[in-house]
Amino acid sequence: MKPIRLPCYCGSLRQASRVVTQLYDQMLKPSGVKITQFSILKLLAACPDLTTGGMADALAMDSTTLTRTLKILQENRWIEAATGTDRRQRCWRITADGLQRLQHAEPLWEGAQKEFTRLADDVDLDSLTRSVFLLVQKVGG
Amino acid sequence: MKPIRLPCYCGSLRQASRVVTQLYDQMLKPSGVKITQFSILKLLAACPDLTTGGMADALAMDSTTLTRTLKILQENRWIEAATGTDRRQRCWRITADGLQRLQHAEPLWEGAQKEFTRLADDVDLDSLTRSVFLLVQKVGG
DNA sequence: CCACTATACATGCATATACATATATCACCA
DNA sequence: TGGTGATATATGTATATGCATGTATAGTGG
Repeated sequence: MKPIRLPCYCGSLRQASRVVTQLYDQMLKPSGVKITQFSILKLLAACPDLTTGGMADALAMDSTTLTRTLKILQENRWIEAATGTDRRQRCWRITADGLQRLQHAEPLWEGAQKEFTRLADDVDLDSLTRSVFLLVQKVGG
Repeated sequence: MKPIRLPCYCGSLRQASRVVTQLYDQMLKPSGVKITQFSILKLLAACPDLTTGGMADALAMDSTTLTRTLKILQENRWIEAATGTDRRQRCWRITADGLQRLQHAEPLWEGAQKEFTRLADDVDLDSLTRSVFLLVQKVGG
């Protein structure tokens, strides 16, 4: 049987999120990072010393979800935490190991982006990403 | 900080999936069903005797994921399984309890749909859902 | 009927998700 | 300065997700 088009906006987005995540995770597999972890590493490489809450806002993730994922990355020694002036905060940085891992994953991610655009060649991706980001801004928070 | 627009198609979809799921789950909360469970109950109410694999295809879910969720619904006595002529298959039906639960959730889901369209009033939702379903068809499988 | 392969579902493991709640720290004010 | 409410993060619990693998049954060629 084929996938059905659900009337539910949420269900439709979840369907798409699942199949697209599977594509990306499969293509990232040789690097040993999953797409969620890749997003975090990439963000930290660009913005060092982001806090847990800052990252949660940027990625539209619940901070309790992010806490668990950061713990995994920390155990892998891909990121490390420092305490800021506000001692409640944890300021995160990517480590040398994490950067190496990210650099290994980067071309695989680009391959996934390319494969995604190939598979979705009859979709207006500019319009789609604009709409999707609007949803994140308007529905989130 | 505000959410950032990610260059990653997958990350963007996951951001949207998260915030929209939170909206729907919050509005469904009085019914005691989550949006994933709601989708399954609604599908089974419309299509009795669907198998695990048939549902997985329809919902674009991995069948091993679906197995766990079906188990929860079965333990709640909202659905029940029968064995078909092919004794490997499990044919699922919604129970009277499940139907009642679904009917309780239905108006809450409609409220979530309405609230979603209100929040996303400057998004072309027809175009968005068309694109999103195309992704499910083209990227999935 | 008997291997052999394919299919349907389940299980082990790891990660992702978030609500309710707990804890530590900060900011402010009396 | 000490109390009080707010904020940043962590933890308990439950569900969601999917890959690798296992098990039972079906189908097929001899």
